[in-house]
Parts: sequence; structure tokens; C-alpha cells
Amino acid sequence: MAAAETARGRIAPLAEEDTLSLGERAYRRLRESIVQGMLPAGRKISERSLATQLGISAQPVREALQRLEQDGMVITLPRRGTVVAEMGPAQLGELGRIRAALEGVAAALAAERLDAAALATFTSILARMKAGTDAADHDILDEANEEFHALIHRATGNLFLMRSLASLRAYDHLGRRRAVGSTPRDLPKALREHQGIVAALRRRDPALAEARMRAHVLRSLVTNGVLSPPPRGKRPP
Amino acid sequence: MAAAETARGRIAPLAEEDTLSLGERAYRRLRESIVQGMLPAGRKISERSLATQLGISAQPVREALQRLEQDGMVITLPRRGTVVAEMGPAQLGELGRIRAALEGVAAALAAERLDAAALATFTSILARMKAGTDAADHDILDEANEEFHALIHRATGNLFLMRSLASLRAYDHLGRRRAVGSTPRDLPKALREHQGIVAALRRRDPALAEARMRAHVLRSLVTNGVLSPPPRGKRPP
DNA sequence: CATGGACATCTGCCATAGCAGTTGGCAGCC
DNA sequence: GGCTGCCAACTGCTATGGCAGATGTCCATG
Repeated sequence: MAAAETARGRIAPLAEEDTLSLGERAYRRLRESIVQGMLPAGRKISERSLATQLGISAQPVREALQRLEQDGMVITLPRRGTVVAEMGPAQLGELGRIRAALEGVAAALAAERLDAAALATFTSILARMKAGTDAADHDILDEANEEFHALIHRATGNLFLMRSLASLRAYDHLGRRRAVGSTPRDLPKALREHQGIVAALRRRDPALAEARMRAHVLRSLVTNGVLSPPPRGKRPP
Repeated sequence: MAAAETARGRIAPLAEEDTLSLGERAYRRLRESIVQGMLPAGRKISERSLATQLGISAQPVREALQRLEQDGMVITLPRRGTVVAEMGPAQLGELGRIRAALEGVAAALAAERLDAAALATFTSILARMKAGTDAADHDILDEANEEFHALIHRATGNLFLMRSLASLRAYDHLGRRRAVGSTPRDLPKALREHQGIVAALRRRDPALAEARMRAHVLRSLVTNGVLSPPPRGKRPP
């Protein structure tokens, strides 16, 4: 992340590398700037000034801000301004629970539509997860985990689901900060959960895949500190 | 009820009906046109021609189309055009299952945050539902049902959830068409489900409220024909 | 008749300019 | 000093124009 490395709140101009639209690039840049910590909550954002900072017009910036508002990351009051939304622990927890539910539905849909090629890819991903777990290599684990979920999302073929989950996963890096160094020894637990999900997918059992995926995401959120209590049912035995 | 009815000397805020932005109005108009059946699937939409039809500029139309693409209702191919997305029964079913999951999360969150005033409102809504069920009055039932869910959504206080559910509920009128005249006699069943959900909310039992809400939405989708099979568990005792 | 290439025309995308509503502050009055 | 009203400087919002890329047609060429 060398390009966007500037003073706090300052956004570097957009590089003209890709063929993506300016609005799309501005959207990704801004979302990254928010979840990374620059552009803190409550910060005022002006279409014009931000446009000059990015070296583009105000129109693509406006589109990016509207998409960010759809994601809940900014709030714009008509004729008054746009500010970065406050994201307290409570709201992060709610978004986590929403994401857990959606990941569950995605797993259920994937269990019905997955083809052989995707199932084979899971074998490779699980192998890398095993290696990363044994070596306690967080880089490998994060990358494999990303592919794991992305593969499931893609397998659903549902654009709405993919878009929603992409928006929600962006919040991950916001709530994970405090627990970055912890992750004591529940890495094997996460591995077993992933294996269990893949097993359910192979059996083409939507209900089981959904239950396991949802439980996995919820537990992951708990160990990462964004979801404080295990929301256990009221029957403790 | 007079809108400006406040304390002596107090002036009520202005209603914000027609102060909506052109982009927002174009978005709602287009979404309505799609779910109502005009603008059928595959129809090409041009920013410019649509702008002249609406009597506005191309920029607000563009914003509306982008939001519709986020909702999955249109697909725009860069430099080639924007077309109304195909919404087959399979996709409508998927969106229904997504919505069922999100409504469940909304019910769970509402069970934790609901205040006394909202709980009192549920009593009134349930009474109207009872009356509508006895009279088999679909207009009353639809309106009460709308308020029922909207109240739960609002109680969560989660903007992301509310936006997503608002987008998903728009598809309802797309899939319900064939079953409009049927609705044989499961109206009492829907009433009991609503009552059960409210009971769970009163007990502040998030897990129970979620399970009941999700089951209610899924069954509603089945009787409306958008979700064909009852996705029963694989143990048919 | 079949085929290929140039041109008119369409598309989404972006830049510029100006509008109307909001805010903050400063002068002027009580 | 405290309050009122005005003005300049913002803000988001919209209109207009023009850009490059994609499409379809038509004529020249084999």
C-alpha cells in the first residue's frame, strides 16, 4: 500500500494504471482509506476538495460517495455535507451477525450449485490452510481464507449476495485491529470448521453447510473481538 | 391526522415529500416501472433517452441506474448499454431465501432493542391483522403486513439492514403475480405466525424471534409460488 | 454474391459551470 | 453584553457539452 500513503486525512491522486472507471477507483480508494483508519469517523468530506485531491472531477467522487453511503460508511445530509459514519462496537457486531447470516445462505446455495472443479479447488485451499495452521503463518491463512469464502460466493452465482458480502467483508479490517496479535491457539479450530464446511458442501447438504458456515463466522467474529458474548441459546445444559 | 399538530406555538417541520433529489425520484420511479412489468427483462435503457422522457438531465438518471445495478435489477456493460436484468424463478427464489435470512436477523436485533411504544404498536397491528383475516380483506392485510415488517426493520436501527431489505422487498411484487388469486385458507396460518413472532419479541428472545420470522417468510414465499419446494430437512421420519 | 473496411451513430463516462440551500461570522442595533 | 439580520463562503445537486469506445450500415472490392 505505497500509493495511498500520505498524511492523516490526505488522499493521494489516483494513478492511471487500470481500465476501471474513475468512479469505481475512487470508491475503492475511499473505502480503503476509511477501513485503514485515515479518514476517521466524523470527518467531513467535500466532493470538490476530494476531487481536486484525487486529481479528477467531482462527478466520479459523488458516485463513489453514494455507493459508500449505500454501504453505510458515510452519511450525507442534503445540502449540508458528507461525513464518515460512526462505527461503534455495537454496529460492528450487528454487521457481523448480518454477514454471518448471509455467509450461511451463500454456503447453502453453493452446496446446491457447486461443480466438480470448484470442489477440487477446495482440496487445494484446505491443504494450504493445513500448512498455514501448522506454521502459524497468518499471511498464508488470510489469503487462503479469502479464497475460501470468495470461491463460495462465486459459486452461488448471485450478484446481490456477492455485492452485499463484499461490502460487509470490508468492515472486517475495522474490528479486527485489537485482536491482531492474539489468536492464541484456536487456529486448529478454524481449520476443523473449514474442513467441516467443505465436507457439507461435498455431501451437497445445504442446511448443514449453512449451519456450519454461520457458526464458523460467528465464532470467528467472537475470537476477533467484534462480537463480545457467545450468543448462546438460553438452555445451558 | 394533521401533520402540523404540535404544542402551542410550535411549528412542525416541513414534510419532505417533494424535496427529494431528482436522482432519488428517478430511482424509485424506475424500480417501480420494473417490478410493475413495464420495462420488461432484456429491455435496453439509455441514459439520454430516459432523461428526456423524465424531463431531467442525464446525471440523475445515471445515479438511479447505478443504484438499480447495485440492487441487481439492471446490468450495464461498459460503453455498450444498460439492460433490465433477467429475473427467472431461480433467481427470485434465491433472493427470497436471502431475504428470509435477513428478516430473521432483523427480528433477532429487534427483540433486543424494541421499546415499549413499539410493542404497543404491535398490538394494534395484530388487531388489524385479525380483522383482515376474518374478513379476508387483502388490502388491509397487505397494509398491516407492510407496517409489521417495517416496524421491525426500523427497530433494529441498522441502516445497512434496512436498505438491503428495502431492496429485496421490491422483488415481492414480481414473483407474487401468479398466486394473486389463490391464498386459499392459510390466512389464519399467517396470522398465527405473526402472533408467534410478536410473542417472541415480547419475551425478548432473539433466537426464537429469528427462527419464527425466518420460517414465516419462507412459508410465505412458498405459498406465493416464488419458492417451489418446502426445503425440508433430509430426515422425513 | 460474399467480404471487408470506413463512417455515422449510438452508448456510458467524465469535466465544467452554475444553481439553490446551508452555515459561520461580522457588523449594527437594542 | 446580547441579540438580530445580512452577507460571503461553503455544501450537495443538476444541466450541458464533449470524450472515447462499441455498433450497425453501406459502399467498394474480391
